[in-house]
Amino acid sequence: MTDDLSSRAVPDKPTIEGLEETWLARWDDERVYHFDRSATRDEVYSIDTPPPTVSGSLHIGHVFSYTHADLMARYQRMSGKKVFYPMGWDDNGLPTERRVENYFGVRCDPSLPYDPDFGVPAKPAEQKVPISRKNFVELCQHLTATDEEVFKNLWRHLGVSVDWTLEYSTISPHSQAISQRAFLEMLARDEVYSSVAPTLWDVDFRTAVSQAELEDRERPANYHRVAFAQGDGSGRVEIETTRPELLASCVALVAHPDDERYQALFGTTVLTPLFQVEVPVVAHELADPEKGSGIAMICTFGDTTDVIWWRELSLPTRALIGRDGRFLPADFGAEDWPTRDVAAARDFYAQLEGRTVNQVRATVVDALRESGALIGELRAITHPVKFYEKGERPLEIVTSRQWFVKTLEHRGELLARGEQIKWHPDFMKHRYRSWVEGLNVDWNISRQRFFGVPFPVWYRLDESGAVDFEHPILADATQLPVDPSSDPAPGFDESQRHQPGGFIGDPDVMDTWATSSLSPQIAGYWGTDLFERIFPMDLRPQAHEIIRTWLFSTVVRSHFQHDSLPFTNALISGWVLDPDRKKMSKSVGNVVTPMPLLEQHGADALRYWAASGRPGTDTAIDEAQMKIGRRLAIKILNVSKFVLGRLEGVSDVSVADVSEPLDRDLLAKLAQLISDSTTAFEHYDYARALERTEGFFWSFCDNYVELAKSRAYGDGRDPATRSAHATLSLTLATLQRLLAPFVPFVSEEVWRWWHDSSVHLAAWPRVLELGDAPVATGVYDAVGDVLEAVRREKSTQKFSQRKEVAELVVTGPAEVLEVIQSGQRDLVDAGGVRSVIYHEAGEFSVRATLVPDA
RNA sequence: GGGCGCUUAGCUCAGUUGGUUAGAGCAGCUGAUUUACACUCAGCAGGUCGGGGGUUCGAGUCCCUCAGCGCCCA
Repeated sequence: MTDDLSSRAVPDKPTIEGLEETWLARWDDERVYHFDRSATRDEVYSIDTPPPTVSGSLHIGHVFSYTHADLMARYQRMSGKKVFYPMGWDDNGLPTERRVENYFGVRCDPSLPYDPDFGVPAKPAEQKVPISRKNFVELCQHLTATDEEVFKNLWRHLGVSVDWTLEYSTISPHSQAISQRAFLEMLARDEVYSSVAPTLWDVDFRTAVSQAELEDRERPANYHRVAFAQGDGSGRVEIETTRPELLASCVALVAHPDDERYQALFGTTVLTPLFQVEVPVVAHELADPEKGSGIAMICTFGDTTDVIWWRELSLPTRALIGRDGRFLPADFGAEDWPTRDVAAARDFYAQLEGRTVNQVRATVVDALRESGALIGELRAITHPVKFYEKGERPLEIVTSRQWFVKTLEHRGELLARGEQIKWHPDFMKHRYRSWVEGLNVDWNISRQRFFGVPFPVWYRLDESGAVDFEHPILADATQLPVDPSSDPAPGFDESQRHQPGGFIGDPDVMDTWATSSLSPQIAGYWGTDLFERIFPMDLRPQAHEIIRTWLFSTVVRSHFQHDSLPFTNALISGWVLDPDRKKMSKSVGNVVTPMPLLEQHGADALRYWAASGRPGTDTAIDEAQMKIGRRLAIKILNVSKFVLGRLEGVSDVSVADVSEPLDRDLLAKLAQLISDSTTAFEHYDYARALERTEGFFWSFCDNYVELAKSRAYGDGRDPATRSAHATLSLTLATLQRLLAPFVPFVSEEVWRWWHDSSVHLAAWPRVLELGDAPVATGVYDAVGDVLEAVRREKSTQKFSQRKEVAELVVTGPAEVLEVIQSGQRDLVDAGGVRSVIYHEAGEFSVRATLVPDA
């Protein structure tokens, strides 16, 4: 080390109060975390930072996970890498829309014209005020800008070493342009298509949702046993269904091909009750003989199994449920709606049209009972029902036009990509694999919403006004981003919108994951030289609940676009549980927000807690752990003050001055610590690095510093004193750097007492700094054992540790005694020992005779 | 139904390829106390490593099995 020891500035009373404000400002001024854009790919460590959803407040889980990423960023930066560490905000999408609706008391009505004078409402209206799409989007932008400031403030206070000049948001024009470009390129490569298909649909949000956004919830339901007359009049077939309201859309009955009860029925027809529609009885192995009566009705569509049956058995479509969740018109008697009794079917259906699912169910069940088709009592069950993860009502299946990314036909390649990722911890790869193996529909990327990236396509209208979806008009790639709902299609004039012979814009926006899956391209400015310097990214840090969404979709996009992985390493954080180890949730009301903890315990302390959570391990909020982190920070201040105080007036000590056996042994142990900590970080095991460093640090404070204390007070010309000075200096400089990723504020403070530039730009400690291969001799531990025995004797006799030892008898093997003897000077100083006697014997023991009271 | 993880001291967790008497921190208990630190220091106590079986000279660690908790996928 070539420290300028004359420029030390150690405060009289060091304190951790105020360190955060001081160093945040200095780091900004000195551009400590600034990314060097001239760096080449091999010099760079790039991080694909998760852009948090901007829809309210940050969660303690964010603090946990982002700290883990920051630990790696800081380690890599000190190791000499140019760290590309951006921060993004995922502000487009439904969560933002919901927040805006509630926050301002508005709702979007795309049919309304833009009101340029519409201001930001001071407080939400009682009734939600309908506003135009453009006004709505403006409110979304307004609110996300405010939220992002709050988020940014929190990250900064946590000490996340982001380069804030690399900030991005997924709704920005830049992100929209990247997203639209990537879409157009996928379209050109035939990786995306639009089609009219049965789609999982949330009737409250009035949008399609994708498989990745589904969750099963156990819901109570009733089995209704319903009798169908056989088509030839020979008898009845009894089915069981939980959704009798869909009876009018029944297109077949289905049973398992091996089910002996129904062999005779396969190939025959039955008549639906009430509607008298003749439908076939078919066989399919997905029919579960154990469920209900083993024979079920297939409706278009009651659930996803209906869709599979419908597709694989080529059944007709008789859709009943509209986008608003209400029953659509059904033209009984027309070609698509055959029935043996047109009048009765029409008459009854007239009571159902326009009603909700629950209303229709009640009406149908009453009619079935009255007609005698409902057999026995309802049978209550609970069964899993598909919900949109953010929704409150079960999903319906609605046929609509959607854009899909072809994932199914690339399943094998995508599984292979998952194997190529270095997962931390390794077992998280199973989450990815089981998700990809379970895919059963292509990735639906269109949402019938407003605040998102529009599809950069328009459609021609023919002379009759019919839409030609098969030949979309594509945006000019040099003109992105575009908004087809306000920009006219290329070659058309705005006046031709909605006119026969004119055009319409695609009304939908993209799924938020369709844009955030391009985070490397967005943050890295795909198409510029920067992108080549940072891609593929080195690290994707994230939480495990978004493996199937963000991680998977990023892999898909990168595989298609670049034929590569988007990142090399995936660092997956666990859950943060509440103090009682329960999962936090809004409904339970045990969600912990980070800001109060940050203010109470300090950033270093909160980071210390987060760093103790190993990758992939669920970790409970533990304020006791935060207090220990705070204690560590204070100890770092005090021991640094003390050591630097001992080094006052000392200059030019180096590893060559380390001559004492005790000191040399300490450096050998320090070398091992450097090696262990470095290896742990290289394996993304920051928690182990912390544990080892912390253990060494406390031992250094309580044992080495005590042992070397009096020697360090000696004459600077004495080699033993110089050895102590050099050891203290080297060890302190090493420990401050090893601790810097974990407790960046206090580490920076104590480092700057004797260095001119940031510890966060200092070189990560290397074993070579400690001279040529220090060899562990065991002096430190052996002397420590004797000292411990002396302390025990004093403690047992309830004396002060300052009580002197009249005679110390150390018994043990010759080689052990020799080792202890080499550290005797420090031992007698630290232990207050007047005389030491060595006895050679097999067993190690220590006997201390204290000086009697005067 | 398939898969993954966890189960070690009162609590939170380490324990690497099997190798002395299973470790740490916190909490508890007993003490100490003037200059780096009361946001301190020392010491003590506390575990048949979830149950059962097996492999081995030797198992917290490897294998089988059972149980409980949590999660992922269907």
